[in-house]
Amino acid sequence: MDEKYFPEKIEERWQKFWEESGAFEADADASREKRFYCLEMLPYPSGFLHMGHVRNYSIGDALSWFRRLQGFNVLHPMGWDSFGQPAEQAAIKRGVMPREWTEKNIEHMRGQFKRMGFSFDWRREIAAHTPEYYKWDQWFFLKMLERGLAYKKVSPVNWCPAEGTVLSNEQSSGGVCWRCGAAVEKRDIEQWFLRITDYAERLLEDMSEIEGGWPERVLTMQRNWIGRSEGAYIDFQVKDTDERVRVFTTRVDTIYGANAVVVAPDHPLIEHSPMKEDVRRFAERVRAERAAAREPGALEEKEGINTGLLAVNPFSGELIPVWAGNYVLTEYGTGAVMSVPAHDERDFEFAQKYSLPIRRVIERISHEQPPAERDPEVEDQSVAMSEAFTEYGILVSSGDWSGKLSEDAIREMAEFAESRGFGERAVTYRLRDWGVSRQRFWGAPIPIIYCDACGIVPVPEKDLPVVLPERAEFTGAGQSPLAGVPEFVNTTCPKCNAPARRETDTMDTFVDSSWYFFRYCDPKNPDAPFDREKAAYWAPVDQYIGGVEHAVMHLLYTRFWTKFMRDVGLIDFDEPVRRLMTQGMVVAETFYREGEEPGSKVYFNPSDVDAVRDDKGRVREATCVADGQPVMVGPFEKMGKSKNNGVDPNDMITAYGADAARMFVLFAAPVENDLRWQEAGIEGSLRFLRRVYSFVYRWREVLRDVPRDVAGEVSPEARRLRHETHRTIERVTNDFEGLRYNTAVAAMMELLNVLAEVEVKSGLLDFFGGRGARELVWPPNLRASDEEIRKLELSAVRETLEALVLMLAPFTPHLSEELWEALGHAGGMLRSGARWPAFDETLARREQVEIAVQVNGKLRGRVLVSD
RNA sequence: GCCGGGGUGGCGAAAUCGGUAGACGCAACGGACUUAAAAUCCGUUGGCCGUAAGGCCGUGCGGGUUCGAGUCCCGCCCCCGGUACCA
Repeated sequence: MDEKYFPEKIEERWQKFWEESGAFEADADASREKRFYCLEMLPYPSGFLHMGHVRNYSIGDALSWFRRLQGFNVLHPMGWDSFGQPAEQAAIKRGVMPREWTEKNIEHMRGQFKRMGFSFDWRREIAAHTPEYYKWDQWFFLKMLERGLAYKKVSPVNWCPAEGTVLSNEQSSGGVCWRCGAAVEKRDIEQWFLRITDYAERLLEDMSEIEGGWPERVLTMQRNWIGRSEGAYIDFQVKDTDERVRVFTTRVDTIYGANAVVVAPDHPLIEHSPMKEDVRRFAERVRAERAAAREPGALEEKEGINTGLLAVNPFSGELIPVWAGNYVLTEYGTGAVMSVPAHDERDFEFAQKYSLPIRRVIERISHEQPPAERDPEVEDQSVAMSEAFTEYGILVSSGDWSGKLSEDAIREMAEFAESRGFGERAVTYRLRDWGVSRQRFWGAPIPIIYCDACGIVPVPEKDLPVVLPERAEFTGAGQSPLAGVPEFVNTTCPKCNAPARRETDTMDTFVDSSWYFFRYCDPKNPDAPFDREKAAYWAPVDQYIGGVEHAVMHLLYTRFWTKFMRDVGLIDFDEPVRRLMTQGMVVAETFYREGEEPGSKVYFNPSDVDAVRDDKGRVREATCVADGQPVMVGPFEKMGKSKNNGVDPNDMITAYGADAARMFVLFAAPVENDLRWQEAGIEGSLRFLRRVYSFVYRWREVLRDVPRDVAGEVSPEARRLRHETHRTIERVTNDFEGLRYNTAVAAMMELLNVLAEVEVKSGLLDFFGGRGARELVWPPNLRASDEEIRKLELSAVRETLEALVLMLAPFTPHLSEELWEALGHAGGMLRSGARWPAFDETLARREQVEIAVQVNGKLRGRVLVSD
């Protein structure tokens, strides 16, 4: 053992040891009931790790170690979300094939992960872009097709007319093509969809199973995303036609106040309008405005046009006009609404603009007087009402329904409509089916063949996987590169053997990540996505850790996929993840210069920038290291490639060691908070580790022969040390359960401070030559009686140091291994059966005294005071 | 607008059950050691008044409950995230 702490040397040594001894390899073992599946969201192999990754995987790694030390059989795997657009862009820009680019990145990042010393079971590594993996994406797709859950329909994509290519939402932000700047158009093409809407109800219901384990805000976001709303369909007969127009409403109770039916501009009913041509022009304009809208949030003014049609209110028999309006969405409900301006803000605004009559049919419930009946024929509240009354209340001017409460009327009127055949109770969702087609090369090919004679033919299971070709032309323009590879496209029909064409769309990468953690349970299985028994042992995931940006899409798709897997009998539970932790982003300063294109920016990596800071740490001036020219200081942004503000963990490892870097990112802030990256604080973590190291170094010889527990009296200092040690164990253990790593670290720092104090006060340090002595050796001339006394003290010191080393292991595994060995345990912590320290209840408890509080001689309460 | 989460020193933060507000760390300042620097160690560090002992104020703002409120209740202000005409 060196006198000084040399992180790199220690880290290299133990990483080698772990690898050779297979320390983190875990297998399903029915005899080990205590098992734990710890999972972090798998990374996209962009090329380099940054501190954001370090944080994410440090959180999970700490928990994995904690559970291992508690005797759990821990599955902690790692893999790559290796399909996706950046690989294709690299191909376009640099001509390097996506697979080559991706695999080079993976190799580099795997090396970085290993240098961080994360305790992954690397035998289980998976990558989405390997045929062994995406074969099962395709297999699942076929299973969904079999069950009618995969289907094809026409749906719009973003289209760049200049390059003749499909763009993602991101690539067409601002309504222009990100490469050539041409105005983006919508184009309708046939695409594959998965019927996630069939699972909407279960996705909502099963939330009760994970409540408490998932952050409330994630559950809320999912609930809103699914957007269940209960109401009724009501059919309005259209005058002089055989058509009925069906509307969806959550407020049937307001139907006597309907002044119009408003349909979406492209509603089929328009066909019957005498003003067909005008309405069409209106629809065309609305579509163009939508496409040009820069921000999705920008609300247009409500506009509409009278179609000239009249509809019959089935409740009142009244004739009301049919309008087309830009605020009615084709995709939601039935694409038609009844307009009740008195009780709906949007309808109110619309009615104001076009001077449509406003009729109030709901009154606030009043206890003083019954609501006044208004004359339905003449009542117009256009002036009286300054805004819509959207609350529930009591019905007025509503025929036989007047006097009823909204709650009751909503139910009863829907039932009435149902019994008379002009409507039904209904539930609608905001959730849309999941479009999985991508007009891209770098994804799992959709296993479908088109035959002129047989139509759409699924690829037979025995022919899976449909393998991506090695090479293709990547121009960034025109059709998908896959469509330009004849060897891929041309095939024969599995049914009739005639020449046929393959589907050239690939799958959304969310498909890959919807079930990958099941594959980890059985990563090499050639015959099934995974073995039932193995998955039953490990899954569901006990703790999942990742960014909140995946709160909706990924986590919803994953829940959907899990339910589907249950339906096909692969597993027997509904929810994939018991506990979810959404960690905050690591953000860092950005530095840039104006680029050549107007508005474009060239970003500099912080390591290439010299920054002059004020005393508050803000950058006052920055210059580029390479050319000495000034650079602009941008805002703090999420670390990543796009802003080039990623801090390379390799630099941190070189300067401070992986252990200090890992501990610092966990100590600096609660894991759910965003973390502003600044290197300054990491020094403090290193200082702490150095102190721990030098304590063990100083005491190691002496402590080897000292038992951990000694009965009998001890000095006040030793008693205090034992008390503090057990109190700390209790605190740290609880903090780990709640992933409160920052306070866990703080508690251990406090314990070390106590130890330092005790060392001085007890005279122990003096015994070895006093404060400042750097190399302490047990004196050979020590008398026996002294030794007895010292053992009493030292047993407490030993217990404290061992507990500290063990509790630090999840943060600083390399250092802990080294110190554990120095304290006389051979063979590595996990092999030698090191266990998380148990706290002694009586030692950990503080004595509490109840004090009566008296005011003017009267007892006013009691207070518990700790010693 | 709606939904969710927040607002505590110069900074990151702590206070898990209503009970000493600011643990732990960073930065800063002072000291020891050193030819010097680094490293290390010791000390000070919410604000105001005071030589001191000590006192007063202090958890976004205004009220309330309570012997006691950062914590509970009511009303506001501000920030962050999600969402966007969902009928």
